Amino acid sequence: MTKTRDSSAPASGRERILEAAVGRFSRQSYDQTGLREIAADAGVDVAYVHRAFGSKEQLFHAAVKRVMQTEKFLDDLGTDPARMLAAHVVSKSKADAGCEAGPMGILIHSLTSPKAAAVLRAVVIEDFVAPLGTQLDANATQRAALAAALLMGFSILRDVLELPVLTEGPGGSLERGLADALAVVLGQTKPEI
Amino acid sequence: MTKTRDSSAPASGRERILEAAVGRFSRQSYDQTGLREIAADAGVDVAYVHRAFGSKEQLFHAAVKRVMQTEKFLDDLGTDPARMLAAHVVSKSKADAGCEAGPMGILIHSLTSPKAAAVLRAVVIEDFVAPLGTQLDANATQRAALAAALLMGFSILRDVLELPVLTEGPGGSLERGLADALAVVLGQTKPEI
DNA sequence: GCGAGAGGTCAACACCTGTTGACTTCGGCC
DNA sequence: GGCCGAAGTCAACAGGTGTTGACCTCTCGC
Repeated sequence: MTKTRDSSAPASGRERILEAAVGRFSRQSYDQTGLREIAADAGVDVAYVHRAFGSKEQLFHAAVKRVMQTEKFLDDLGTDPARMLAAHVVSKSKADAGCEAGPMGILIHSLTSPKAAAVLRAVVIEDFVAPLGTQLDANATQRAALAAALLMGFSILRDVLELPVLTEGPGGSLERGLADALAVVLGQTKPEI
Repeated sequence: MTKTRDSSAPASGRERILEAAVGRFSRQSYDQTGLREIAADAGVDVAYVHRAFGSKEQLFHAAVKRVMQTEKFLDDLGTDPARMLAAHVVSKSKADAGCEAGPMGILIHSLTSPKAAAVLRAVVIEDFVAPLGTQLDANATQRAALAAALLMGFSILRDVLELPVLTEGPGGSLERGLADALAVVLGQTKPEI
């Protein structure tokens, strides 16, 4: 199998738990996900999950950190950030069948639980809005926040609520529309409309 | 007190439960909200909540329907839909201290719970995307969906994650930025940028 | 007056949750 | 060989959940 790590390493229990947690938290909410599910996915007893990570909240924190360090799609935005971001979100959310849903998945699914939101708020600010802001001009953080809003809303409507308009058909016009909106929000040169 | 109904009517128990449910579900998620909280808010025993509405899921459905029929901000979008929508979302989410958070509140807080999402998906399509689409031109539903995405993401970042950029300061430039982006998404005449 | 039924309460059930303490098993070090 | 700690398991606790059946209480129609 092509694991994300060394193919030879048998993936220690703690590591399997972390991977299982990332998978679950990317698809379900914090509240909705039970430690027993994660333990079962990892082929481990519940008690060991708790023993290895301290608490559910700490496990969630570790999972979020893992995803964020795995995917840093803000590193290479190139000359056309809007198009890059749009392309990334669109392509990423297409891989719903598999396992990895990217940072957006684990983010949008646990927005509502207060304990999870405490972690997520910090992550969104530190690992998304702030670094995106540094790549832009004046009013940077506000524009970055609006861009984040658009991307997050898009992800939610497509992956959580599964609006047919956003799930079916060739993503061409959809991606272009998203990119145009992002361009405006980010203050790039306006699209020709 | 200025209740939403007749000021003289003492608000029957069932009605108080419904109002309490709207309040709770607008601030917390479906999973996170217990029937005992709602019962306490309404000054009623838990058993009666269940007896009056059948189940938690049916109560949630009733609450969502109530909010949607109360607020139909899609009726009068006028000649500048983008600005109207932006103004509505911005002004509505400012009234967080009180009680009513509008449709967005009850929508974004329970996205993650499957039972709640079943109700919400139908509502978003029927009561938001579809009617908004009828007021637009070609590619209508797709544009409406993108607009919904922007508004929803904005609401989440502001009210759930409480990004400082979106909560503080005079809403002027913020609202203008949101309106510009909406204008592009909706296919109105482009802003002068 | 009196039965009936709506409006409402009480206590409990069955289930699921995160969490914990005691126990076992296994590999490496002296 | 024997110890020791890490890795892992087992069973159970304490608390919270939605839900249910039996019960009370008041008002209205006859």
